[in-house]
Amino acid sequence: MLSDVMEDYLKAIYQLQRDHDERIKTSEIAEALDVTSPTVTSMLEKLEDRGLVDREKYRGVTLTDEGETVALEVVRHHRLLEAYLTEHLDYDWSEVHAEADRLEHHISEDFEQRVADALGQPTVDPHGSPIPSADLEPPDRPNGESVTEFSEGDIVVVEEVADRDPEVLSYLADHGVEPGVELEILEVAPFGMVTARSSTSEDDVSLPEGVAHHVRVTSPVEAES
Amino acid sequence: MLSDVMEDYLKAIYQLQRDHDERIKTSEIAEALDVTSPTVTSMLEKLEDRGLVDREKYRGVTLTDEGETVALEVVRHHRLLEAYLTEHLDYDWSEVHAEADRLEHHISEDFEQRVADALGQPTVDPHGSPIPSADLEPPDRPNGESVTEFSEGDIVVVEEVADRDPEVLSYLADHGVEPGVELEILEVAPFGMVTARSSTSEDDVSLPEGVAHHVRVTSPVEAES
DNA sequence: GTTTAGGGTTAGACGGGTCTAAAACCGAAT
DNA sequence: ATTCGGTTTTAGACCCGTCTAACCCTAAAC
Repeated sequence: MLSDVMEDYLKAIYQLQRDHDERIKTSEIAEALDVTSPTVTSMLEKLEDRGLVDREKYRGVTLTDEGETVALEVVRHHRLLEAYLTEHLDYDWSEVHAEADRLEHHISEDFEQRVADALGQPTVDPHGSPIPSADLEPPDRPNGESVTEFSEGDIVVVEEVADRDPEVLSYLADHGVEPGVELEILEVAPFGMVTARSSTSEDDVSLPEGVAHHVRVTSPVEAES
Repeated sequence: MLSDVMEDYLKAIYQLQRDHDERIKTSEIAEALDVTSPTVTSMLEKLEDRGLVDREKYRGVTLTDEGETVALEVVRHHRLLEAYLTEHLDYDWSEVHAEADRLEHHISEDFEQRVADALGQPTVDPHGSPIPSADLEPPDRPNGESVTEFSEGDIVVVEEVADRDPEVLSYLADHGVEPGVELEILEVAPFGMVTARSSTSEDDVSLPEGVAHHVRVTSPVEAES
């Protein structure tokens, strides 16, 4: 019923919406999907016709409930696949994203369920990102907050590393930045770069702003919220 | 580089070519892909431009070597997926075809290899159909011959059940017609229907011509060829 | 050797998804 | 209040894969 491409747009909007909680601008979507703005505009018209987004001309879009459900379905597929590939097909967490992106639109409900069963109904993927539940109810706010919110001396535990770039992920893994590990914040530079030391690595790691932004952590003291 | 649809055409031509060894007609492809003939004609022009088929106007097409290689790749994907789904995700052999059809165009080389490894480099899929090898060399003639070639009293062993319809496959499984089992031919009706009894079932099975045609068997005496 | 039935091909249209170029709009700065 | 910069949308084009309608070819029948 919906094309792959439409699903991609909805997923992109959903993920942008997670970050900053405002209407999503055409140019952001264009950027995210590597497409020009006129292309986005025309796609948004179609999504609006189908009742999947609320659009206000010149002011961006938000997902309707229906649109969000579709997005959640796609994200669920994506993250289940990521989990399955690392768990059962020996993929490294850094490699998994591209493959899941290819497959996420082409699996049946049946397949989704069997994969979820094989994994024991997991709730997070290998990057620590929450897997939407099978009922596709919008999940609560994401775990933790960006590591950039903390400051020198803080001890935090990594919840999620949401970067997509395999190079970056390999680098992070090499320096002990993975979900579950403890990090001591050594420095937060004014231009946003975070330097830290992982409990599982000797060396310090420096995370330029763009990378640090994708590393979500919690403070171990107030871990239960 | 090649679209999914092009791959589908090449796969269809390949499989039609396996059956009867002549040029493949437009209408056969149209039938196989559930598409009209003009659509096929225009697609064949594109495939010809890309050097994937040899076309003679009004006389059908054959695959070029390059076209055959592409088809083999797709078939390899398809059959590896079928094998993996039954082996590791608890699918029944009757359900597996549709899912593999969806996924076959969207898996990476890497994924293909990991699946093949996980299965121990299998050479046949759950229906007994040969899986093209990783080097994509054209395989030898298929195993066995159609059960319709045999006659009353013959004992044969099922090599391959190449039907795609889940209903038919379930029916066959229920009556003990699966790769590896022995069949006694009870009757071959003039209109092509074959009646047989499986060594693993009490009841007789009758296979209408269309179905029987997809059941390939070997005679156990001359099993090694 | 003509005719003719039937399948194949051309012609032209359409929707999807994309682009570039040009016009329209918003909002901030003067 | 006006202008200006930057973003968004409109306009128009293109390719893909598909369709229907009309035309054409082949091969078999006479």
